[in-house]
Amino acid sequence: MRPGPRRSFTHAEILDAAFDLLETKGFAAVSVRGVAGSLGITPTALYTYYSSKNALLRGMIEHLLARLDLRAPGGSDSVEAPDAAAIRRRIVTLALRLRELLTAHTGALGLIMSGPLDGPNAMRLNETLLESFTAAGLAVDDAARAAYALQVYALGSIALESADQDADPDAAAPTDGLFPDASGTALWTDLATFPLSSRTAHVVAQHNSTDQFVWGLERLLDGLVPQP
Amino acid sequence: MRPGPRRSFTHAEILDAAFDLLETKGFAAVSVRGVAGSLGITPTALYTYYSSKNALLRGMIEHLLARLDLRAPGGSDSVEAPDAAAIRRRIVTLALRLRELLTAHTGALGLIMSGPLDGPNAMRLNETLLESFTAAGLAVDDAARAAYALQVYALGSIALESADQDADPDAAAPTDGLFPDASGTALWTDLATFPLSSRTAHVVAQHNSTDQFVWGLERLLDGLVPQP
DNA sequence: ACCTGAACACCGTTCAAGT
DNA sequence: ACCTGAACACCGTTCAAGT
Repeated sequence: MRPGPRRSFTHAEILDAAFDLLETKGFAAVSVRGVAGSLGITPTALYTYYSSKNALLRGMIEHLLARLDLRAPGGSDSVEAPDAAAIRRRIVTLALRLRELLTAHTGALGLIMSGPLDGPNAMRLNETLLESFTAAGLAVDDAARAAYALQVYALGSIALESADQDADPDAAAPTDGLFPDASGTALWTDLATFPLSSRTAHVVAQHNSTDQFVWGLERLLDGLVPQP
Repeated sequence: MRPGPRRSFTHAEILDAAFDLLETKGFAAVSVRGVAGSLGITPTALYTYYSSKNALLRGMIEHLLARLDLRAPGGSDSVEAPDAAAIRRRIVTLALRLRELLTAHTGALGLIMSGPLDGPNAMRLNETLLESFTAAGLAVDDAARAAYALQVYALGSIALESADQDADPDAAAPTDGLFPDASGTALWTDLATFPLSSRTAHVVAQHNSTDQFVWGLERLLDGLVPQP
């Protein structure tokens, strides 16, 4: 085909197309060629909008975080000075919403890993967490560390969950001695070698659940927010 | 070249070659073709040892975790019943060693994301954490959740740090309005919109530090291990 | 300014064929 | 059993050229 008439896309249209690909065909399908193809343009034309694939991926994170509801849960009756329980509830709700948002899209975690979370919407989230932690009584520097720790926990949780879900048929291989001469100390025999791990296998099986996420989150908050 | 005489490699030799590539040329260089090439064989020959690239990556994680020192720090004088402080010190040391191990190798985080941590050496780590948490007085089910939460925190921390380090020249793009028509609610102006984030910018600048890692880890442990 | 077409230097994986 | 060579269906990115 020849150049034809000039077409033009907004960044939002391009990102929408990218998310369509992400949801229907997975993270691997979100390629420069793939996104360009679904828009009906050539891969090189996409470089007019995003200077690299990484820039496109970072745009997608922002697009996703723009949809994160940062409002406090429940009360349309906005209390001026919410109590400690309400603040805590807000943080937990925020973390759960972030988790939902990122686990709803297959491979969204791959987006997070593509670069730092420093876009405007990532900062909106950070600012909201800072507000909550200072409202909970933390000094501003401690609130910053707490907000970071909370994001670390939330993203780490999503990362491990998605890694677990990517279990492939090759999973059987490691059980029959992957490193016959690796270190000598690590001789894999069977589950009996790890008594505690076997006894808690039923707990491990639920690691991916929301309950496990909330449990750890609550313990982290126990440590972060000083108890009265 | 013709087939030539039969060459044979151990899994350890292949993984060593893969880690050489990882350290000298980065995660992208750890390709089936790349690893095979550094061994002097054809890409297809590598499929004799590992049935997929993912299986190779999972082998690398295990290779790495085999080098994780799980021993309690300090005491050659092994006390029979260590006190709470010693147990806590051991967990922190373990987390720091894990962090060192994974941050020492560029792109090691990419390995973690390639599949579930269910190899023998990953289980060795899990078992050690379970021992520590039960020794700290936790019921076995809670110990399992605690061990998982701790790994979530450690890996999440490493993930965010490596994402921050991958900052590229495209980072300037998002600051001048990436989504002019995305949602309408997210209008990016300047840092003044996020007063708390600006006030804590100096703390954020140290997010990558070991201090930040330990601070959050200590808070998590505050919540995980019941205080006397 | 926006787009095309061709090209460069790569990927993971499969398959028939050799020894 | 272990390996090669060719092939398939892809990648991200660059560049000269068109309108």
